[in-house]
Amino acid sequence: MSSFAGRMKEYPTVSVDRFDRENLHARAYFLSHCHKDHMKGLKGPLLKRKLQFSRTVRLYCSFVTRELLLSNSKYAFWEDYTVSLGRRRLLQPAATVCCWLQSATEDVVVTLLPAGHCPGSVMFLFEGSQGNVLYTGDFRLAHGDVSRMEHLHSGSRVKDIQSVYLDSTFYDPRFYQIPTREVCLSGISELVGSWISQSRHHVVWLNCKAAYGYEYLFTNLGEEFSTQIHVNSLTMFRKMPEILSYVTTDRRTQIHACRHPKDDEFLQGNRLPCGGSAPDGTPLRIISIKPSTMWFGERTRKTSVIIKTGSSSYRACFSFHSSYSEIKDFLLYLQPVNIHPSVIPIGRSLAEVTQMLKLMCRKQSDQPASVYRPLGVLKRSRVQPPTYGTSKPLDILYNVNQEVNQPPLDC
DNA sequence: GCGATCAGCT
DNA sequence: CACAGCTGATCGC
Repeated sequence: MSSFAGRMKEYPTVSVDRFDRENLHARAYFLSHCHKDHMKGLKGPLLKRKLQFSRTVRLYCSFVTRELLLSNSKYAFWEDYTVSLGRRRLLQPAATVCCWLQSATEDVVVTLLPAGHCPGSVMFLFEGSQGNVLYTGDFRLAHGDVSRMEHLHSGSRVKDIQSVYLDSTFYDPRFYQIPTREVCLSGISELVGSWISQSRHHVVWLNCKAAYGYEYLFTNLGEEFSTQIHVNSLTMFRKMPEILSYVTTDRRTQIHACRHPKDDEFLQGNRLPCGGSAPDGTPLRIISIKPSTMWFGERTRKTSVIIKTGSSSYRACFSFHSSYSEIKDFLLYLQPVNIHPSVIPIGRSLAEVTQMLKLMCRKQSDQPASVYRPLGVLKRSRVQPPTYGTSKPLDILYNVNQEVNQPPLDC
């Protein structure tokens, strides 16, 4: 859970992912993704009043995050005060008074980069007089992904990053490796396929938590098995055809991700949380699959990404956050001057994490031009457009969607 | 009656 | 295998 207080040292007049307390005075707001622990204060009456009196204060986020936000009635009042950004946007003082530094306004260029955490999730790159600052929000990026992000480069070189505000959820050697998205997905596919192919009464219940981030599972399984996944509601995906085509409120499907407050009891009674049953009265054969984070040490042998936990229940590896080695790869590539953790892993202290992160920072004697690069990344210094394996739906869900979005405003 | 916070649960 | 968020109790305004 994020404990970031909302403000960055370099650009203290903007607030990111926090909207209470001192953040009530911000001149611009940013939301990296639509998870509640990054939305504290966002439905506050004080903030609402401030907006109604201001012509310039706005909330900036991706198109998908804006849609998810507005689909929740508690946040619908943001309709007139939100701006969904393309990949780059110049925040001009005349329009937004984004930054107020040393008695003068200045322009800050904000770039949205895909974060791979949930639909609409982005990282924000702020470029202005106080240096380049990368706020990661929450992210799941694989090894090498950062080296392929065009906007983190200038020509063939990585930009000089002053500070990174980091999703350090798994920044602990204990979480050294987490199987890749592709490996997890194929393990789940295999299990689902082997079950639902047995008969039309064999169904799978995906025991997903109440949060965005499982959608790529639905789209990939839907695609692979030419079906749709039963969910409680479709309204939040109204303007996201690439998700909408793989989910349904029709209970007559073999893959479910529906929920009920007492879904445990339903399962004990061999019923789905939606109450669905076969039309001819034949009892359903249900298995449950619970996506959970699984991790492995640096040298521990990886075991299966699927674990059987009962006669008809399984856990399947799934992570919204980058592993320790993925975070290390990310930081060693960027070599920022400073790193600020936004999460303290369970059982660690702020001092410990800060100390460990210092090892990932650029040495003060190093010039940005002669930054140390670990051997493992030398071979991918060539800048390429972002790609995320071969999984097309993943690309659509986890990139800032430029087609559906406002046209990008390049500066 | 509303919001903030916490325990408990998953 | 520890993320994200719900429900319900309690407290204060």
